[in-house]
Amino acid sequence: MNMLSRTEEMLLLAVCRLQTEAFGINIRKEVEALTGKRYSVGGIYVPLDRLVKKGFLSTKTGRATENRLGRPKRLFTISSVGLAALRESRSLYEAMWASLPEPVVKQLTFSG
Amino acid sequence: MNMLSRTEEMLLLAVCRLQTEAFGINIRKEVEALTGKRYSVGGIYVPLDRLVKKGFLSTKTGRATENRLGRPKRLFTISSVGLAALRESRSLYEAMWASLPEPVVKQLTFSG
DNA sequence: TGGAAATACTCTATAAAGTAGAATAATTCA
DNA sequence: TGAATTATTCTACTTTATAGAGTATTTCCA
Repeated sequence: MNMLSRTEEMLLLAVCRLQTEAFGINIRKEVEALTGKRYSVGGIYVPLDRLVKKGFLSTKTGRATENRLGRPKRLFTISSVGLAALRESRSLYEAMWASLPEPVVKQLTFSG
Repeated sequence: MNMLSRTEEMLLLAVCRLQTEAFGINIRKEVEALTGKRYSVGGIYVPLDRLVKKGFLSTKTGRATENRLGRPKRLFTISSVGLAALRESRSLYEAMWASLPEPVVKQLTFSG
C-alpha cells in the first residue's frame, strides 16, 4: 500500500489543471486559490521535487519562444504513473467516505 | 488554512464508522480493510492521540457491562470540531477535483 | 490465590514529509 | 555593465509517519 498524501494529490491535480503553465510559482498560486493552502515562495519545490523523484511528475526547463524577463520556468508534467496514482487515490477516497452509518451521514451533511 | 491530512481524515472517518466500537485495535483493522493501509500495533495511537490533542476526537476508557478478558478499551468519539473539519475537508476535496481540463478528465476516468 | 491466557495500550527511536525564508540564478533592456 | 524582473535553489527546523518492544488490565482455573 502506498497512498498519496493530500499534498501530493493536491499538487498532481494542480499540475494537471495548469497544463502547459505548470511551474512552481503558478502551482503555488493555483493551490492557494483553490484550497487556501499557502506555501512559502520556495516551499512549493520540496514536494514537487519529491513527486519527480517518485516518478509521478517529470520536469524540464521551459525556454523556446518565451520572450520575457527573468529566469526560465521549470515546467512540470504528470506521468502515466502519476495519473494512475490519482485514479487510485480517488477511488480510495470514495471508499473511505462510502457507506457511513446513517446518523453520521446526517451530521456530515447538515451543519450541526 | 488548516486542512486535515489524509491520515487524519481517514482516522476520523474510521471512528465515525465504528461508532461505539471505535478503539485502537479496531480502528487499525478497519483502516486496513478499507484502504489497505497498515499500521504497526502501537503505531495507530500516535495519530489518534494527535487528533485528541487537536480537539477532533475525545477519548475515554470503556468499561461497564463488558465481561471479557484483557485490558480495557480506550474508546474514541468524534467531536463537533472533528465533524466540522470532516465537512470542510470534503468540500476542499471536491474543489480540488472539480473543473479539471477535459483531456485530463478523460485520462483520469478511463485507464490509460 | 497466583499465574496463564487474552486483550489492548504505552513508549520511544528513527525516517520521512511539511514549511518558511534567505540566497541565488537567468534573463532582458537601457 | 548593472538594474529590473522573474523564478528557482538551498537548507534548517518542525511536525508527522512508522515500527516494534514492552507493559498493563482483566478473567479464569488449577
